[in-house]
Amino acid sequence: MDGAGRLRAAGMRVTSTRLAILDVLKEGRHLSTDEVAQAVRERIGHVTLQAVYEALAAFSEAGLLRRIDIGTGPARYEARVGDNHHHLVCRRCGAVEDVDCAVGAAPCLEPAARLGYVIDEAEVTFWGLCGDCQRLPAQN
Amino acid sequence: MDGAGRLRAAGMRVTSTRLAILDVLKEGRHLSTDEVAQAVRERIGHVTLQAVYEALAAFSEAGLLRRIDIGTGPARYEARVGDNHHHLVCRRCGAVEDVDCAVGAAPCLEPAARLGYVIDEAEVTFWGLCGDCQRLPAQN
DNA sequence: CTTAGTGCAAAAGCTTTGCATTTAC
DNA sequence: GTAAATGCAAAGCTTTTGCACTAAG
Repeated sequence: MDGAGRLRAAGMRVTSTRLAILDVLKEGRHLSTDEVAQAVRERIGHVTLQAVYEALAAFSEAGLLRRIDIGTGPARYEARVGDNHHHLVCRRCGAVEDVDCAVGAAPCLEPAARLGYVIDEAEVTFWGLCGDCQRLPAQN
Repeated sequence: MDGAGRLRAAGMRVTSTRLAILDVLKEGRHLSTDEVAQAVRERIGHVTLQAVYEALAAFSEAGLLRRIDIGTGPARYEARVGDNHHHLVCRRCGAVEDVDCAVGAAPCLEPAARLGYVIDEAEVTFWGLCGDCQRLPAQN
């Protein structure tokens, strides 16, 4: 389905801002709100950061996007949804890579159930150093 | 080892503030910086929030504490280190529970290596609703 | 015409930084 | 005495909120 169709299916109005946001995230991966806003401006001119915040929140709530908040720095958004992939983050430069992972969450849901929780998502983040940053001298 | 010994072993000075922080986190789990500061004040009187920030950062870097940053709200700290346990977070009320989990990270390290990364930590966060929040009426 | 979406401005929340002072060693 | 730790104040970054205006349906 195209952008407009996905917006309508989610009960949202079709605006140039929102279409541009979906377009931008179809190409760029793991973009922050600010990065999305900048890329959108390159396409359709002026947009406020707040409008982008609002749209990204609505999209991730509707399942059109996935929000990944790794704690350090701003939250990021990506277009890959529903495939339960994980993320690999470089501690030094903040680069984020996708990791397709075969480990199921099932073994962990038992203690969750024992605690009375109902789980809807398992988020796995691997922390480390990317190739480039491994070669840099240690800095503190 | 007691608090003073652990501080010395990490090459840090033994101050009442830092001892109190370690004590507080030995009892309370998953506390935010502000919660730690408040609990420390109950024990030893005045302490600035900044001093607590500084100490918690130094402790987690030294491996005395573990920092858990789930994205929503402030970062939290806990005393359980080195046992690779995971966390279960309630989307509504923000409650955090520990989950001892048998799933190894090994199957995921292969793609990580292929990307040239060196992993030092795998962080798993389960999102859902706790028992109490499941019973509340849906609110939006 | 109704209300979702946007612009604009302000504030809130969490964290970091700079510098002087104190204190552990 | 020296460097680490603390106090105090200010700013930084990300995000949220309030309200008027615009535009999609």
